[in-house]
Amino acid sequence: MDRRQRKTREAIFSAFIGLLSEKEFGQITVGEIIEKADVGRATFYAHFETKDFLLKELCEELFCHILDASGKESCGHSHIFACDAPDSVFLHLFQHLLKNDNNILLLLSGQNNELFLQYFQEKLRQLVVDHLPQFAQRKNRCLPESFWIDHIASTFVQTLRWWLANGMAESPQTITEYFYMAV
Amino acid sequence: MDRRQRKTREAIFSAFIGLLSEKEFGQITVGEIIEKADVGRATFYAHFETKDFLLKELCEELFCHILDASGKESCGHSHIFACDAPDSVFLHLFQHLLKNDNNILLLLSGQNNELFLQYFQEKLRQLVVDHLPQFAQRKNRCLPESFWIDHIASTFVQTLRWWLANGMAESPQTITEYFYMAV
DNA sequence: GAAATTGGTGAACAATATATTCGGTATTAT
DNA sequence: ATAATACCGAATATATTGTTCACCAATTTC
Repeated sequence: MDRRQRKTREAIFSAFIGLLSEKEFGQITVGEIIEKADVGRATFYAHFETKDFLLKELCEELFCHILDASGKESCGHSHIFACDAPDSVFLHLFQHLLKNDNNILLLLSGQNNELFLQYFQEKLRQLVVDHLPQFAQRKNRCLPESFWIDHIASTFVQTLRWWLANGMAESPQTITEYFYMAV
Repeated sequence: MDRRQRKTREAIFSAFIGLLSEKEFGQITVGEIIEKADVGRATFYAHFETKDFLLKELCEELFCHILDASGKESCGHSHIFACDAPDSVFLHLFQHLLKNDNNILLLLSGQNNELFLQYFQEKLRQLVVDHLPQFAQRKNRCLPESFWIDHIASTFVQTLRWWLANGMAESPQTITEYFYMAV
């Protein structure tokens, strides 16, 4: 990809993230984005069909990055469930989030948090499927598998939501324990 | 309230619900709403400051109705937890939803479902607080109370989401059991 | 039932936002 | 060097929002 393209794309993403942490998605205009990114109007539309597509591509980039990083490491080990399993994917996820690459925390806890958390939950579902053996408990035998998978993804996001809302006072280890206790 | 006001308000709500089940909230214009409701432009703005306020008032009306109906009945009994408790508030909720007053199911399962489910979860939180004694389990002793409350509300909405996505094939009793098992 | 109050109409309007076009310029790759 | 590509920026058509105002109709009050 052309260096100019990369720089433009990055400038737009960066400006967009800045705006998303200031105001609601619906209130952000293309005019503001291109002004902050300092690119021409036509250039914006050459990269993104609409503002919604920009959001979608941003989500893909953010979450694919974080999920790939945490997901590929400790996969398929088929562990027995344990609160303090040192190689828990979910512990990795919480730790990775804390590092705040790409200002992801700004987005997940800002005004548009639900937008991103919802998207995150969708992406998370696949990760849960890959690591299902970790959750070999009694109660999931009585429940449909799809229900069980949704529940784990949902509980993870809810735990994250709570963590963020409370200023991330707890350590990733503690939050992971909370998560495993709730699920 | 004047009958004219009631009729106008009802016409706008009804048109809005119809549109919400067809297309995304962001794509709906005031022009479409007033055309479908067959009211003047000035009339719309006399009733609702903006499209967002219209949404907010619709949510209030829908969820206050359904939560009041289910909530006030079996409150403060301080039951021991039981999957098949005949007077569970949550069973009442699932049953009430199934009746589909005001086409609430159309909204909760349509394109804008996340919008409403999110709002529902907020409202639900208070109901959970009122009925917390029902959930006297071992594990909630180890977890912060606010975490626990969020988790119950979140799990209820997730259960509802799953039920809707699977065509509501299960009975309210079965779904309530799923919910109690997951939480 | 007449008068006063309130609500609705519809068209016009300014302000703002979207998405496209196009000739010209700068950068990159070969 | 040259061809291809990306960016610029201003102009433009179109669409949406939210307000105003004079006029008409329904409702309430006495």
